[in-house]
Amino acid sequence: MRMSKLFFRTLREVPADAEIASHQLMLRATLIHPIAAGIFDYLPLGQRIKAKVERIFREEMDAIDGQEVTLPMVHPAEMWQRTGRWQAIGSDMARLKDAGGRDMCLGMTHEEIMADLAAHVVRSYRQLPFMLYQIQTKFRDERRPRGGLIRVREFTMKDAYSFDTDLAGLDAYYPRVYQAYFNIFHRCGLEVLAVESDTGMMGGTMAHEFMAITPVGEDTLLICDACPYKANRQVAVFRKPEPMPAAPAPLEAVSTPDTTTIEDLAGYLGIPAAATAKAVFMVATVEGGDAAAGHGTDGDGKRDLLVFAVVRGDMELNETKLSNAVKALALRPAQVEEVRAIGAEPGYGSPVGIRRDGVVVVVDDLVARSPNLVAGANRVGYHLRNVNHGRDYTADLVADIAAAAGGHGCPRCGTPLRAVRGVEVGNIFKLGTKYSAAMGAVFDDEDGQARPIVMGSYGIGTGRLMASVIEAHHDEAGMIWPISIAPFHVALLALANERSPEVAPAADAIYGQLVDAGLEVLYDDRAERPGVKFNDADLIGLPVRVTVGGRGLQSGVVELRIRRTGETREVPLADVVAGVSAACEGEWAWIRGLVREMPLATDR
RNA sequence: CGGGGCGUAGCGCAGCCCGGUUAGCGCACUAGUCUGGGGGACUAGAGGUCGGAGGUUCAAAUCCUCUCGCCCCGACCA
Repeated sequence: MRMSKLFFRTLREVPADAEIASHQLMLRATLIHPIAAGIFDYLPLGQRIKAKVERIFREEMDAIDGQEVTLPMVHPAEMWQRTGRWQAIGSDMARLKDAGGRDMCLGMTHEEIMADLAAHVVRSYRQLPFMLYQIQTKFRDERRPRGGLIRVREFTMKDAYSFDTDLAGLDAYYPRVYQAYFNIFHRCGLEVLAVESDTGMMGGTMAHEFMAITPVGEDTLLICDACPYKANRQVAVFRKPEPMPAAPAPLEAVSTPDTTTIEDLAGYLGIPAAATAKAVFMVATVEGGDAAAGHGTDGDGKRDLLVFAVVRGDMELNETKLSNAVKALALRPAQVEEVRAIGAEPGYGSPVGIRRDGVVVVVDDLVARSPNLVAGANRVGYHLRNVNHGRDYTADLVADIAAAAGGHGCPRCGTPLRAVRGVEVGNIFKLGTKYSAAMGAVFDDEDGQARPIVMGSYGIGTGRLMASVIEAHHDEAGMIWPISIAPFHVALLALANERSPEVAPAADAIYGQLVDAGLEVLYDDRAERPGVKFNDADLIGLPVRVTVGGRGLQSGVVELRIRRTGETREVPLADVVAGVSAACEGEWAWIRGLVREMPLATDR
């Protein structure tokens, strides 16, 4: 490709809207162009990277017996109504009506459509197992896109779905996907951590997230440096300190003016935050007949329930754990009026002496066994000393609902955990039969019995992966593309000018030789000054750079430079193809060195 | 959805508080001259519904109201 013909333009200045490196660099090199919040054009350079990433997707999916399909991105509402997600999903789903007034939506994911497809093709266990995948546009109308391609509304995802006769089949297939995913990321030059993730209300039995570790990540991970334990903060558990045993002391009210936060309270009383109990009020939407609710049902079988959560003062509530503990369909912070309605006082709340109808008190297991805590008195300006679970109040539910944080003890070995930020670049999920059952994807087994297909789903976001690679591989000057997904292999710079008329024909000849050797070459034949060409080459970040200039030609050499290592050397004209090929091979070898066996590890 | 910030040329910004000729600057762009291995210099150009609508005023980029959009923090998130 001659750069004089390439559809692109580099920007010297950083667009004001971009904060993170990948976003800035992609805009500066015109890989992408925004047309609305979280909606981007892919220009030729970006498109070439995307296409290479997707080629790797195809190779790895095919290698684990995947078959590529393409499903629509506009779906009839009926598909989503059958699994209940039409109602369950809020404004994230973009809905529209077709010309006939029928409800439609833009696909956020394709479980329903895949299960429906299977339902129409599969009749017998003899047709199972199989895996289908596609590389398709999704639309999720996020309230808040951010970080360039890290979090967008319209995006391309490779999503795969496996179909097995039983859980054993899924269990056997899942590790193959796990390895294929590592292969994909490693082949893209990206190191990731696989952590077990929340299966939540999806009812699945196992799920992993593949996280690229970067400070710009949206998720927090807790990692043990001494053992293999690592988990998303949503599900991370930790070794809680054993409270000092003490005989319960008499309950005692104490005046604590203007102490609505734990920090204020601990400071005022001169006690550690760990000696206090923190009340957090949430409202959960639950199934009406749920045991945890223990109350009557509404007409629609769902009801809102005030959840009174108590954790130790030095810890945070983990809403995911709480949500799972009360089997909530949804969870949100409570309004002040809702808190007062049960006789509690915001800022001075405690489970002692509140009304217990229509409320579930969930107490962290550590609080339940900690004696003589300071808690609120449900009265402005007062707290209670020596609050003891079992004596002064009783929980409806004692569970682990505290959020793990950096410094907490590893649940396996007790070593302090380290907190890092990560971007979720992929996930894999043992779905089970939720979607197949709803969509009628059943098969006849050996005994002629109809059974739902057991499904797994596996996704990777292409753009987010590209952005994560840039976050991992860039410097002050620009991007540093792994050769496997670089838009071109070689940047060929012709430093031609009127005093060196021999440069242009020499560079033309080298261009032809490199292309004939099977290399992808971006040939900077523009009438630009050397500095512009060098800077653009650094910004775009192709793995190997070849510079042809009047100076070198006088001694019969060109300059060869490796972007990743900075290694630079001169190569005789006659050896250019061999030298560039060897340099590219070195970059490929680096990629191959990243690919390795990643046995499935579980933390449970 | 809550909080904050910003919309002036393709990009980065000044001007707005305190209304008043023809709305400026840098980069990028066009033409020319010089220059010629890390974003060069000079000369001459072109490029604007000042996000939009309404209002106040003799006069609005500037003041008021409404509205749209974008970015950041938080909440949410298959």
